[in-house]
Amino acid sequence: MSKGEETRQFIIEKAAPIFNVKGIAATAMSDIMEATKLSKGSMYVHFENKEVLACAAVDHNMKVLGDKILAAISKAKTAKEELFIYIDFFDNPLNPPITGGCPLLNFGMEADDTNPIVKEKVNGGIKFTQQILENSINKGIANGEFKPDWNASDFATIIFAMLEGGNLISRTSGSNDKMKVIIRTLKEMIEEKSY
Amino acid sequence: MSKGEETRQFIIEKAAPIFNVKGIAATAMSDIMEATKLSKGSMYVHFENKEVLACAAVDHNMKVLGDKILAAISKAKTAKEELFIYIDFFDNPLNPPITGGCPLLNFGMEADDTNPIVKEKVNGGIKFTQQILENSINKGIANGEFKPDWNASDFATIIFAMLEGGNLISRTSGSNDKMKVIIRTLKEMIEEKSY
DNA sequence: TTATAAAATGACTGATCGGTCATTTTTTGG
DNA sequence: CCAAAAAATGACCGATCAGTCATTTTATAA
Repeated sequence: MSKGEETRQFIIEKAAPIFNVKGIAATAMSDIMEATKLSKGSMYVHFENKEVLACAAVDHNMKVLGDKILAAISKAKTAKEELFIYIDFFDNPLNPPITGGCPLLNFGMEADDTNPIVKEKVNGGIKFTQQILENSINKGIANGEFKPDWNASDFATIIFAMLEGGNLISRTSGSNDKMKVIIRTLKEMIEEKSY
Repeated sequence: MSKGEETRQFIIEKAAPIFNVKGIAATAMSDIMEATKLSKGSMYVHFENKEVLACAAVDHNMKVLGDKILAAISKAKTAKEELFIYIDFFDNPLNPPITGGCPLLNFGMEADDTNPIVKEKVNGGIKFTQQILENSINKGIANGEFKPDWNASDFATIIFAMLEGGNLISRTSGSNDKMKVIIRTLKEMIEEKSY
C-alpha cells in the first residue's frame, strides 16, 4: 500500500466514527482534521470534497459492522445459533459494537429525504443484512432445524425491524430494558418455529 | 391570541416540517425565513435562538402526529380495532401522515448522541405512544377481547419497534413492501391473542 | 543518488452560519 | 385617538464553513 493509500485509509478510519456519532451534516472537515492531526490541504488530496469522504465513512462503518456480524455468526454450529448470535450481537445499543451505533439507522434516517447516494448505500446494507438472516433461516429449514412453512424473507424482515426499533427505544431512553423484551420475543418466535 | 403569539405559532408551523425533513443541524434559520417570509430579526423576537425554535418544532411535530393518532383511534369500537387502526396509520412510510415521516425516528436518531434535550423529548414521545398501545391491549384484556396472559407493555414495545424498523426499511428502499410484511405479521400476532 | 511525482502544509477565499441591534412599523389598551 | 409597548425590519457582526492553491516536504522508482 502506497503512502497515499495508507493516509486515505487512515483518514477514513478516523472519520467514520465521527460521522456515525454526529451525522454527516453536523460533521465539519475541521473535526476530521483534529482527529487525524492532518492539515486541511491533505484531506483534499485524498478526497475531492466532504461528500466523498462522508460516503467513504458510511461504507467503512457498514463494512466494519458487517464483518463483525459475519465473524460472530461464523462461530455458530447450527442455524438457530446463527440467529441467536445475530440477535445477541445487538443486545446493548448503549454500548454498541461500533461507535455511534447502527450506521444503517443513523445514516438511513439522515439521508432518506436529503441524500440519495447515502440512502442507496444504506439500502444495500439493509438488504445485505436481511440476506444474512434469510440464509440462516433457509439453512435451518433445509437441514431440518426449522419448520418448512417458515417464510425466511419475511422473518428476516421482522428480526431486522424489531432490532432497529429496539435500538431507537434504547438509545433515546438510555436503557436497554426494552431491547431485552424484544430479544426475548424474537427468540421465542424462533423457538416456535424450531423442532 | 395576541399578534406575537400568532406569529410565534405561525413560525413553528412553517418550521416543523423543515426540521423534520432536513434535520436540526442541516436546517438554517434562513430556511425558516424563506418559508415564513419573515425577517431574521422577527425570528429572534419570538425565539431566543435556533435551539429553542428547533425544540418547539420537535414538540409541534410530535403533538400533531399524536393528535392524529388519537383522533384515528377514537373512532374504534373495540380494542382490537384500536390496535389495527394504529398499525394501519403507519402503513405507508413513503407518504407519511406528517411531512418528513416519524419525528420520533428522525429526531431520536439525530439527537441520541448529541442533543440531550431533544433526546428526552423523543423519549417522552415514545413512552406516550407505547402507553396508547398498552392501554388498548389492557382494555381488550379487561373486556374479554384478548387473552389475559398477554403482556400489554411488552407487546406495545413490539408493535412500536416493528413499525419504526419498517419505517427505516421502507424509507431507504423506496418501497413499502416490507412494511406490508410487518403489518401482516403484527395483525397475525394480535389475532393469536384474540378470542 | 537523484530526478520526478506524490503528499502535506497552512494561509487564504468567498459564502453562509447563528445572532445582534438601532430603527421603523404595527398593535394594543386606556 | 393617542401614547406606550410590542413586533418587524434588514444591515451588520464575528465565527465557521467547505474548498483552493502556491509552496514545501516526503516518497518513489530508475
